Amino acid sequence: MSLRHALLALLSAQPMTGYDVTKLFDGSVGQMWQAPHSQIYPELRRMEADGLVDGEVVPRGTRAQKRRYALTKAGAQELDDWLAAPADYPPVRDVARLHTAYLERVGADAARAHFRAHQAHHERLLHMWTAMRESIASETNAVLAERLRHGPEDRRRATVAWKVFAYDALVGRARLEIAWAKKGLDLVDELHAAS
Amino acid sequence: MSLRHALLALLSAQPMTGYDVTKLFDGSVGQMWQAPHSQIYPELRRMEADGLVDGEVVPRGTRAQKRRYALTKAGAQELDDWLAAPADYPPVRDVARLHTAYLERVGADAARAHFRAHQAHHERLLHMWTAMRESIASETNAVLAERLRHGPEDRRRATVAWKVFAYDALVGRARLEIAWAKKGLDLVDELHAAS
DNA sequence: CCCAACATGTAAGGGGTTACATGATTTT
DNA sequence: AAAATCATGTAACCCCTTACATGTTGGG
Repeated sequence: MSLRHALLALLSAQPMTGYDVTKLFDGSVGQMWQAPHSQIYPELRRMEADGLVDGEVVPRGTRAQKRRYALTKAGAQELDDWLAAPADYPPVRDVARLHTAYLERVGADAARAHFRAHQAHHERLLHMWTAMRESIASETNAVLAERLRHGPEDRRRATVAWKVFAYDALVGRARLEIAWAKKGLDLVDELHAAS
Repeated sequence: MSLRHALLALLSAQPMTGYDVTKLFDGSVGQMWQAPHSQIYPELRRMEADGLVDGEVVPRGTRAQKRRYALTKAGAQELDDWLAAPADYPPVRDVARLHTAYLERVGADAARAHFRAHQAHHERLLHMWTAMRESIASETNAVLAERLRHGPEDRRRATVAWKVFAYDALVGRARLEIAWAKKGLDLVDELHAAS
């Protein structure tokens, strides 16, 4: 149940509406955790029922309203408990590798298309993650800035450092995948030249 | 729906029972795709109903029976269609990185435990993947050997090469994760020495 | 004879995807 | 006035996890 913890983590920066969270999830932050709004709104309601967040109705324009959620003490505690516990790793299910392992069944063109798509996919991720890493390292990221303003002064350095370090892993992985895809293209040539 | 394609891929080596597949999934091969037997047996039944596999009842001992599934032409075609189509990449949901990004909230001990667990987890994967890679490269792997005996002679080299190359990616990733976890341990020291 | 391995199921519940649905507000 | 964005839901369906459940066979 990690959607819940991703939401708690985001809301620990500042109170937000479901819409705000949705935007962040398919924007910058979302390159670490993604979820559609159809999952977010009900989950926030459940979290409110469980006392982890406080929903406050806020006016919007003249007639309309929106619901802004703030972390409660219990919510902060739940986040800390989750962070203190060992992470459980999901089972391996690697579609790209499953695909690659059986490429002898397809022609050279399809094999090349496979690796070009793999490279393009991870280049997209690399750009997003790099941009995110930079906006955090330079403290220009809006959510981070808000977090730093409300958070304790003595944790300021670690708050930035851990987020940068997390994105470093993602950036490193993207680079590795891109290099691997390039080697894959070479291997297609080699295997199809031989025959 | 990739469990189905993982099953088709495995069965393309040789006919197998649900039990065989289950063993492979939590043994060697399973380090690329994992699923419990409660998911495998019903899926094989559905695939049979869809004409992708042929279930044959085989005697086992004196009284008991087992059901061995073989790929049909339609099943092989479905596998080839899936391989020819571009892979669709699942949304990013990285629990370990989500965890890491908020480590400023926990103490030095919990942070160290987090990275030690990360390192241990990926060392386990590294060992399994390395062993698997070697057993394929040396053609001592049982499933691969069977596949090579039944498959066309001219694809022999590619059959081995693509599987080795797929495991190369997994091995490379595990190494990267281990190196990253070690850097994480250093960063814990650095951040907690400063305060 | 007992135990490990072989062999195959069912079922409840959780989490995620996709599609359907609606309305207010702000910008052009 | 139209279009984009803000804002929030519901519901069907699929996939996966966990737990319950049962019986046979082969080796020590």
